[in-house]
Amino acid sequence: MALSLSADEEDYDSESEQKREANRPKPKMGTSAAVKLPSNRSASGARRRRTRCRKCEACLRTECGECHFCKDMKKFGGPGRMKQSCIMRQCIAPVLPHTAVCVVCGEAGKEDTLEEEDKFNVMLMECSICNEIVHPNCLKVKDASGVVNDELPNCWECPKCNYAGKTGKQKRGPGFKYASNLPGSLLKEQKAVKEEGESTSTSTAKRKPEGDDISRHRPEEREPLYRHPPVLTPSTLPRPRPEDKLRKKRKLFDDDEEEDFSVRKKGKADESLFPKLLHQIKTEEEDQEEEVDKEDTDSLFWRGLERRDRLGDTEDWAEDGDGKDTKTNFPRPPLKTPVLDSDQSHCSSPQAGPSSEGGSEPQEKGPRPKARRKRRLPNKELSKALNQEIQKTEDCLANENRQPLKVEPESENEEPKRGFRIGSDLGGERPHLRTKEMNGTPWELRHFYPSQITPLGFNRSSPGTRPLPPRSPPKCVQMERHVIRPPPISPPPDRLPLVDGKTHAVQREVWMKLFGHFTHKELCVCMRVCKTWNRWCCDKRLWTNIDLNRCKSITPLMLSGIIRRQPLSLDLSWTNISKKQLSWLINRLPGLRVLLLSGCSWVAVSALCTSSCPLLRTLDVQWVEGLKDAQMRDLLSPPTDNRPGQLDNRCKLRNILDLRLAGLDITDASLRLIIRHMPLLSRLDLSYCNHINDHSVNLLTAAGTTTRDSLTEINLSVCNRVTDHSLTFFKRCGSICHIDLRYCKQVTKTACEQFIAEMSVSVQFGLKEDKLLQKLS
DNA sequence: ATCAACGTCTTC
DNA sequence: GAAGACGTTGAT
Repeated sequence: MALSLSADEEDYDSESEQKREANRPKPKMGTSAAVKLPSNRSASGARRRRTRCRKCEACLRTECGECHFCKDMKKFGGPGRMKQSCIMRQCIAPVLPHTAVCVVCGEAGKEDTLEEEDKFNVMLMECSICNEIVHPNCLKVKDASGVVNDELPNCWECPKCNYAGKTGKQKRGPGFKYASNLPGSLLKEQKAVKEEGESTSTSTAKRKPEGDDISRHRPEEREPLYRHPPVLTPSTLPRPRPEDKLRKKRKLFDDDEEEDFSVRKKGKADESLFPKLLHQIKTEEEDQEEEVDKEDTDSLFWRGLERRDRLGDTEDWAEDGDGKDTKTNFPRPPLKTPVLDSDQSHCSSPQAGPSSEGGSEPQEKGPRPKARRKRRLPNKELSKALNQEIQKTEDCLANENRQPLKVEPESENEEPKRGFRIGSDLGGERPHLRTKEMNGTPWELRHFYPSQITPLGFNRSSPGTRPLPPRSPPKCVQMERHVIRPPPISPPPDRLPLVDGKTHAVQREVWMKLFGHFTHKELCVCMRVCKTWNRWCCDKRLWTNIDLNRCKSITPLMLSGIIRRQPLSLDLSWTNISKKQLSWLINRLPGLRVLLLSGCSWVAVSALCTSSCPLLRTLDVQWVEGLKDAQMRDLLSPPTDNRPGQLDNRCKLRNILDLRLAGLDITDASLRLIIRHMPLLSRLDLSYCNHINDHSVNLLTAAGTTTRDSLTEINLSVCNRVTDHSLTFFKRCGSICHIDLRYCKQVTKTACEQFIAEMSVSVQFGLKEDKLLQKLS
């Protein structure tokens, strides 16, 4: 068996073998490890374990004392067996150990001695494939391209490996402990991908066009490394190809991705921004180019974001910014061709996702500008692997069945704070989407449905016509192939570098204040201006609320975009996020306060059962298909896995203040759990819950319950089993301010008026609408 | 020497 | 596949 291992596997296995030899001189037989043979390690160096950077936000935190790993620690009374870092302290950017030296010259990194420009060649770089740590300058193989991986500091695929055609999937790069050990780790997918390595060759043949296409760029790949590209003109820019995605990958660590909405919006926002300043910093494009040139495979993420218009009116800013004449001056992001435009629409197409992007694009649209090849040149193998993945994605999606859905006319959405939903602009933008739908039902129709039937204050539809939740995409769509690390450590310059070597007079924080007034869409434009702005605009203070509502495909790159922005509020409603994705997200968003998952599948939402989200205050699981009493029990029950040292019997959602359960088939059994496990619950939405009745209200308001005093708002609209009697129960609630009984057939206006009259002794209530009782302040 | 915890292997 | 265990590395 071991003998049949591919060469690809040998590299990987050799790594583990080496480890095993060190750690386990006499490994037990019979395991998978036992059959792996030591292999040719000619290309592999000894791995150096990475260590925490001590500077990132995570490193600066104190141990939470509550997470799985903390509880294991002896200091927290645990057995100390797991020996893992606190989840809240998982280093974002693990660094090479201080003792690491260049295998060529034997010296340590010398980046501190030089200016930014030259740093790269004298800093230690660790190859994620062969693990060799070298100064790029010390390498003899200089005519091949190294691919810098920004996921990790000082990490690249060295020119030797890159030139040799090794692929990232062969590696099990160092410094990935964080992701690989966490629940929902996507790193492990690397293994999976690796194991599929054998098929690469076959898919290579299948993907000949791409291979050929890529080979056309080989000469470019041999260009000297690290050369800055010239500024590109939009017309020269091809649409993203698979290898662009891989280049994208290197962006994951610090310098953020930029969005591509400017393509769709054709300069609407970008024309409006800072023409004068841009003149000054335009020369930074050289530097920025490597950040900005890549076609944005995160576009899906940004497409979702761009819907959110915090200013609500970009034109206002445009006027202030003298934007009318900036068109020619603005260092516009690379505009994409119409073909690319359609590619973007893959956002919600079955081909969505980074793995699939470009998959529908069989050929290069002409030679890629040389400059764009620069220093992160993907190799053929990477492209092949990617294409293979793309193909799988497409295959998976092709097999996905869609169910027909009744379509109703649109009505306005309920939450005014929300911008226009993505659904509103789908039809025009993604004409091809419909043609891609299986079984005749356009995907978006199913997903528009919920918002279209929102007569009341929450997303709702009439009982019995529950919208079908989106299905999770096939696993292959969701597979991350890279590690995402939480907020970027981007020690940004205090001031903006200018062309003449000087810096701009305005300090960073002033810029930040300015950026704070921008919409996410505008921020995305700013990110394309220059590297510095790219960093600044990724500041999580600017992204406290990320709305991907109805963004159909949640792709790995979108996930990484979310993680890096560490939002406090995340709206994933009516998306097809998978359990694994959600779990992965939650585990990396320790500060998340608001999570909106309405219309998602229970399978996805069940990620909450196993993930810790200690600060979550608002949870929206309206219209989650399959979420019933049993599932609520799973959701609300304390962890059952109480091993020694893990004695937390508290509900994972114990801090919820606002719970939205509209449209669920839950009964009093769930309410009892809620009462028991959510002592702080203040707002409860039970609208469209057909099993909710007077007894339910009685439970919620019974003596001894926490909800009796904590509830301030309750929504029972369209709960047809609720009668006038419930109103008498609400009189017991000390804090109740808002009782929504609209469309409750068995609730009369007379009873509401009587309630108001009787309550007037202590609290003044009024009828805001028919059967909508509200405290008058 | 001690502590923290990385990265891999084992177990469930 | 996820979670747990643990030898060893890296920092102090």
